Amino acid sequence: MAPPPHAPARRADAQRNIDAILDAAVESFARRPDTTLAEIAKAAGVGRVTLYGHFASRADLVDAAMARVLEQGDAVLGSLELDGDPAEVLERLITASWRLIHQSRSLLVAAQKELSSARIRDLHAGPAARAERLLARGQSEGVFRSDLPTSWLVATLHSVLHGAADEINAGRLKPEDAARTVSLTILAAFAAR
Amino acid sequence: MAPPPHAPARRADAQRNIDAILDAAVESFARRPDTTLAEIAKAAGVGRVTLYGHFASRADLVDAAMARVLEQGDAVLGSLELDGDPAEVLERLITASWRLIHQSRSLLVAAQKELSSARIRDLHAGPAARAERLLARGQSEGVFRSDLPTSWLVATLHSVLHGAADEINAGRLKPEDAARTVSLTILAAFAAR
DNA sequence: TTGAACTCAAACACCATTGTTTGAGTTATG
DNA sequence: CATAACTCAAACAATGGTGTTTGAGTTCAA
Repeated sequence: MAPPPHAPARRADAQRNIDAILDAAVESFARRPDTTLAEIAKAAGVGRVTLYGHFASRADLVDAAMARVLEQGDAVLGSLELDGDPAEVLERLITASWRLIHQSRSLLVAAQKELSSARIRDLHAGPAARAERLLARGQSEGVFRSDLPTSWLVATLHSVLHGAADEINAGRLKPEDAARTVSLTILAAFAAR
Repeated sequence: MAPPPHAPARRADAQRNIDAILDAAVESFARRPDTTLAEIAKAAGVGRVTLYGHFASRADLVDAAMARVLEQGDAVLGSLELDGDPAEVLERLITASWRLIHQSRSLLVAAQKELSSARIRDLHAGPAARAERLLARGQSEGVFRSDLPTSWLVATLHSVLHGAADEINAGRLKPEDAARTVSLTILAAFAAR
């Protein structure tokens, strides 16, 4: 939602509403992937017409919400120190990113319905590349196993993180145990023999 | 779809159509969790009205399709020899059940939208109990790690199997490699230190 | 062979959601 | 303060799916 260069400046109240809508969208989608735009507008304290004034369609809004979440996520991951023992770094990466995934996995479901898979891949490019780089380095340093492709390790990390979110929703896993549990599982699965 | 006791016998053509509808439903949902009933009827070579004649609502059909798939799955799992080294048994269980999961994971998505989570849990009870028993035995025999709850191991197995299906869909994993890849990952993750 | 069970296409009512229009009111900004 | 930007409720059209009814035809089963 950065203003395009040389565009007429947006008014402050409009920008505030756009932010409120995006916040509400992220929160509403987190609860239910098939939320209606009416609900989002209401949650944002804004009329439905105003929402359509800023986002031309449902897909547009999903795209913008997704972009915002992934942008924030990438910022969090970017603040991590990626040098040092890959196993330790991975543990920190899991801890840092797990809550992010927990909060936005329903948004991903909505995105899968509304956006092309190419678009979703593009939106994920930043965070995915960070994880992939770390795992590949761990493999080349002999810390992580090399009998499985790096892409599979990325996928496994992804799956287990999402699985942890499901377990919390099912009441079988305490949120404060999640990062530790995932780490114990993933580190054992990835360790070189 | 077993005829209730003392009900007037169902005619053979009706039973054939019911089977065709269920087959088509399983197959259609596998492609798209939000398939329409019209598509399913068409795929079954049957009129939409006929479908409604046998299944009162969309939820009814999803429930029946889900029950059929899980019943078949439970039968497959039931034919496995569950005694012996837990690690070897787990490997066989993964191989036996993975294609099943691959084929019906979109159906599960449909079920999550249409059925209560309690109902879904009940439908899964059979297969889930088999996996849980095996994992618990492995833990008590010291073959599998005991620093994580059995329910988490079940969840992890579930997540990774579904992740493999996603990887195949994304073209990054060859179907014939799936069972082996999942086994290598899971056995490392579950092994006692 | 006869009646009940079953099938079907067509047409229907229904409902929720998306996206648009209008026209009057409000608020930021120069 | 004047103007353009913005907001809003209400009402609208369009869409697409669900579930029902009808009435005529077909197929099973005794």
